[in-house]
Amino acid sequence: MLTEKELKEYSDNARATYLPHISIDCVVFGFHEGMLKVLLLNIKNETGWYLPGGFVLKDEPIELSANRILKERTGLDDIFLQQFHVFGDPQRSKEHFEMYKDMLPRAENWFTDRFLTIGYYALVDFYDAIPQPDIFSADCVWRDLNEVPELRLDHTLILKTALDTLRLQLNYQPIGYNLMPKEFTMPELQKLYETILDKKLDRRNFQRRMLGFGILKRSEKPRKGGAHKAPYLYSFDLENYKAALTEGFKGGW
Amino acid sequence: MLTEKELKEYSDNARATYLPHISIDCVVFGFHEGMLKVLLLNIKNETGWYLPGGFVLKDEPIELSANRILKERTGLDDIFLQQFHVFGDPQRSKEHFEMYKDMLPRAENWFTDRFLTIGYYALVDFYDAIPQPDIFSADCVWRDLNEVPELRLDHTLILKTALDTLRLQLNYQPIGYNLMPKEFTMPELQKLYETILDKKLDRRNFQRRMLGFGILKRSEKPRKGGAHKAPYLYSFDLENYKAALTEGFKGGW
DNA sequence: ATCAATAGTGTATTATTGACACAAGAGTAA
DNA sequence: TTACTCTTGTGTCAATAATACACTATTGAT
Repeated sequence: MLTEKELKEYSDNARATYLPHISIDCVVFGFHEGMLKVLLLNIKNETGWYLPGGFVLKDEPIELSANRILKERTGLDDIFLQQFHVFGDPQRSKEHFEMYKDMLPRAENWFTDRFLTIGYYALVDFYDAIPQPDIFSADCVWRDLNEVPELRLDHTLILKTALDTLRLQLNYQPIGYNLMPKEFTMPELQKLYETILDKKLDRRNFQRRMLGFGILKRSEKPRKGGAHKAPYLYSFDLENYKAALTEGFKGGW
Repeated sequence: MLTEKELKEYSDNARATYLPHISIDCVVFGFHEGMLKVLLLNIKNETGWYLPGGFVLKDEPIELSANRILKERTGLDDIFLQQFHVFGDPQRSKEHFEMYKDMLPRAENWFTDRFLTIGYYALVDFYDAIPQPDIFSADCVWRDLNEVPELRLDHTLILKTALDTLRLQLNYQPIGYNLMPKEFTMPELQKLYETILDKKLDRRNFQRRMLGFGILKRSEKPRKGGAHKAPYLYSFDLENYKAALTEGFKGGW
């Protein structure tokens, strides 16, 4: 929660800088040790967690806004971003309204305005991203999808909608490519699919089908060091991947 | 194009009534005589065509805005509406900016503001909708998809994006149900699928698959009056349809 | 009565999916 | 060094779904 002074300063600056009534919230997915992770923030002197978000500069394309916001949170450029929904319930920021309404008159107060928020999901390589809190937040951390608490505002809904979208777009967007590191094993990739789809897949059939798409290159060297049989390492054949996606991968999971 | 007086009146009223910088544009699809149709408007004293659109009341959920706008254009309540994309290029209304910038100072001039527009596609029963121009437009008409001219602003892009979305959602949204009249023949339904997918389908396999989904009820009486063998009439079994959609129809087209 | 156009139905072939079992490699512990 | 356990890699068979294709039936027009 902001102090009165911070609120005043932020509001004045925001009104001069950003489009009013419009915000962007990002669901940033990463994949680590077989788990889907989401980037969450908590605000100083507030309980509860938020998705990272921000506003649109008065003359900025919204795709750039989303990129800018995420660059600040992750240090990454050129993030894979996909717009998925606008949340437009007039009551969606009620919590902020209650929290800030007595600190500043409505006309000046940025946080008692109504905001439509544009939801983006982002896919990043977990190892490349370095979570960084913004000026108002104490922490910016990866949270396991299964351990995400109830979020503030409507951010739980936003997260859920992002996940549903991810599931539906699994055959049409380069989701594996953007979430996996450069090299990975087949079981790791399968884990990602299982996590997103929330169901078990048959190991052998998964491998057959994945290889059938012709989008994977097998590396010469297997992964070393594991306690068991060394799995092969794969990487995506980006050209084939993109070509295949324009058609969409046939069949469901 | 508005006169200076109209522009002034409209701007003053709009600023008092609507959220600034946000608009809604609707791609309204209908299906008639084997053709996909789109609802288009042309503005008095302007050449070129627009998609129907409008703005969001200051305290109105955006889904209601879209419904309200379409009720005015079609006379229909409870339209099937699906949000599909936000168009946020700062230059997207450049044409309006040029057209209106000298008529009123920017601070007052509603039509030289930047607008993010939320795209909705709507599916309506062609026979139920009665196209009605708004106060600024001379005509509101159905246009065959193949005969849509280049549209004003970025509306050609919006239409194209809506079509792509329709194609992708064919197995996940009740698209046939909302576009077809209560009763229809199998060849008519096939035509709809062929139009949306932009490819020919095999008559026999289409019928087998459609019936296999278990979402159609065959009426006792065939369609009378045709110049050839009378086809059976079908209607959707809404309950089964909805149940099937939660899973998505298996397989692609 | 014949023709042309459209609608309804069935079957054989092929491709895809799903279920399942065994062999191979890598560390571990006797 | 050997046996054991865990994990990965691969093959096969049966069921299912997709595809290609041909014939029959009905209607209005001539």
